[in-house]
Amino acid sequence: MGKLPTEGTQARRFGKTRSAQSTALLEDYVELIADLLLSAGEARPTDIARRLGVSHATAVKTIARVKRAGLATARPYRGVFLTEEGRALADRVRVRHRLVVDLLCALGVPTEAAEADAEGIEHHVSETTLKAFAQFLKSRR
Amino acid sequence: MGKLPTEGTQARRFGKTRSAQSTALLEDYVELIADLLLSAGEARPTDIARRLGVSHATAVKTIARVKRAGLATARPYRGVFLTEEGRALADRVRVRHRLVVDLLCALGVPTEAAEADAEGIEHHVSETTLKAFAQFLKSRR
DNA sequence: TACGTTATGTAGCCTTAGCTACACTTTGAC
DNA sequence: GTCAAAGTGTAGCTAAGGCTACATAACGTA
Repeated sequence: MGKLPTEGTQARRFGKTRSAQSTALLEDYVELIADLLLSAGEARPTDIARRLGVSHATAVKTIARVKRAGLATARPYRGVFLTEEGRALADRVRVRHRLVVDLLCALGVPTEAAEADAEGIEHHVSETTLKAFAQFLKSRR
Repeated sequence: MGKLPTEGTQARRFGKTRSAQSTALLEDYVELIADLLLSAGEARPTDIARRLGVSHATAVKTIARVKRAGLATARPYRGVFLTEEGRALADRVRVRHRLVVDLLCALGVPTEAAEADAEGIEHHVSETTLKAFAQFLKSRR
C-alpha cells in the first residue's frame, strides 16, 4: 500500500491529465496532417475525417481549432498546411509515438496492441518518463 | 519507418481512444469514491471536488452521470455510495493503476512522475498490454 | 460545355465537462 | 432554540467534440 497523495497533489495531477486531453486532439490532427502532406502531397479535410473515423464536418470544425491554435493554415478548397510551429509539434509527436510503441514492443506487447494503445498513452507521457523509456531501450539494445 | 496502418485500422484505433476518454472520468470518480469510503467512511461531493480540483457543482453533475451509469447511488445530503458494479470497477481500476505505476518505476521513472503520468496513461492500457506489464514485472523480480 | 459526382463549407443540434451565482439544508456553537 | 458557517443542489453560461442536413464549389467525363 503506497502512501496517499495529499489533496493538493492529487488535484494537480488530475488537472494536468485534463489539460493533456485538451491538447491530445490537436496533436493527433497535426501528426496526421504531416503524415498526409508527406505521403500524398496534400491534406484534405475528407481524408483527415476518414482516417480519424469522424464525419467531415467534425474534421472541418477541429481543423478550424488547429488553425486558431496557430498550428496550421488553410484556404477554402485548397487543403491544410502546417505552420512552422505545427511542423515542430508534428516532429515531437512522431518521435514520442515511436518511442512509446518501441517500448511497449520491448516489453512484449504484440505490435498491433502496442500501436493501438500508444495512440491513447502517448499524450500522457511526460518528458521525464519519455527519457526513462529511451534510457531503458538503449540499455537493452 | 513502420508500415503504415490502413485507413480503417487507424480510424478504429482513434475511435477506441475516444471512447476510452469518455469512460476515464467515470473510472476516476469510482476509484476516488472507493478511496474516500475506505479512508473516511463517507464520500461527500465537496471532498470529491477538492481531490479532483474542480468546483463542487462540477462534481455533483458528474456524480449524477456516475449514478446514471449504474455505478453509484446517492441520496440528497447523504453522500455517495458504490453499487456492486461500482465496487467491482473500483477494484479493477485500482489494480491497473498499481500495475502501471509499478511498471513505470521499474523502468526508472521517478515515483512522483510515475504516479502523475499513470493517472493519464492507465485509462488507455488494454488487457493485452496489462498482461505484458505483469509478465515483465514478474520476470524481473 | 454541360452535368453528375465528389469534396467542402455552414448551420443547427446534442452531450460532456468545466465554471459562477444563487438558494436551500445540515450542523455545530452558543 | 437560534443562527452562522459549511455543505449541497440547481440554473444557466461556455467550449469542445461529436452528429445530420443542406447548400455550394471543384472536378472529371461524355
